[in-house]
Amino acid sequence: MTKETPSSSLSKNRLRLWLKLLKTSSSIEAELRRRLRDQFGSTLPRFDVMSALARTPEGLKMSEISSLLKVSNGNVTGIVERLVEDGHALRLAVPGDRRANRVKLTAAGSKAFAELAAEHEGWINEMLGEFGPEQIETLSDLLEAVLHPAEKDEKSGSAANAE
Amino acid sequence: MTKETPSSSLSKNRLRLWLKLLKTSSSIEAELRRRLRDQFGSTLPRFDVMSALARTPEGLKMSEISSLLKVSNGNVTGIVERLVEDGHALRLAVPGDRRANRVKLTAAGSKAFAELAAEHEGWINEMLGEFGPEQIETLSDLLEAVLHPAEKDEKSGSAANAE
DNA sequence: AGAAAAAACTTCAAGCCTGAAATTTTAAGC
DNA sequence: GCTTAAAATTTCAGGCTTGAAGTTTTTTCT
Repeated sequence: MTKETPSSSLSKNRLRLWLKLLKTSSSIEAELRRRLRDQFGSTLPRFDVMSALARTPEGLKMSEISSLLKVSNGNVTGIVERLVEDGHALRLAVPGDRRANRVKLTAAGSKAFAELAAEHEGWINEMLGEFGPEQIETLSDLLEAVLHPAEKDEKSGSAANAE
Repeated sequence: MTKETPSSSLSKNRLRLWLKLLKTSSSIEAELRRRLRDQFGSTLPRFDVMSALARTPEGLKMSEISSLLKVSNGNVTGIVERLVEDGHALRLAVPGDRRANRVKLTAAGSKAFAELAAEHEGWINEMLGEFGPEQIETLSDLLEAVLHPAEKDEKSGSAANAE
């Protein structure tokens, strides 16, 4: 029955861990944004939407995009709007439901995305170039544990609240 | 002299790793934003600025805040503006330099931040509750390797481009 | 069928964020 | 001392993001 001790050094170390996780993720993200902007005049959100659309050639409804990407509906409206302006996407009527739209990449959009995606993968490989298969697995498993914590084991109190 | 093979499965796995890292970080961040908003009517950027100010009771110049937090000057202008409106911060003239401002937390701001910070640490501990000292260290070291890659060893090609 | 609820979107206000272009003030070079 | 460069900020346009509120269309339930 070891109660949590929020100000223990374990607690502080978890906080530091979170800060490092955030910093790592943010720095890669910033670099990706920079390159998308400088080399392609594009953005990460646009890339994400195009990526979702590229995986589904028949197109996606607005609401499908927002639930896949876990962003708000209103947000998708704006991003798709700009994608359409750029000629990278188009909206089709959904037969039998006049509320909905099916959004698809245009040929130009598909082509542009293919180039972007290839570069993107290269960038990531460059940034994570040090990581071999074992490290990838270890890191991936640890992140998975953060994302989906296993059931709390009430019995085995870790007894690790070293001050 | 093993050249990078961008489309190898190692490359794809690095890409998946990045996606998972991003997802993990984003989901924690989203949860923090939600709680800051719902429980305190505040935001992460405000919290970050207050956190920087709390560590420096004598105050910080605008440019010091932006370089500490790695955000643009213009961005800090707006955040501090709102902090001042809320009575959480105030701006002082810097003697001898009429260009600069020294930003400080008010007493109310310090008090508010102390409460926020305590809650914040508790939230992180809750979200990373599974992680013991060894896991924290392992994860931290791996993230450190992403953040600050060691010198590329030209000699020992990892030969790990398993397709 | 007619009313009410739900679904698919869009619009909007507010805040965050950036890079570029001012502004004001200080420091440097001649 | 004067001119120029540098520094500290602010302003601005453009884009992202959310949650709330509003619109239109479809479904559900009597």
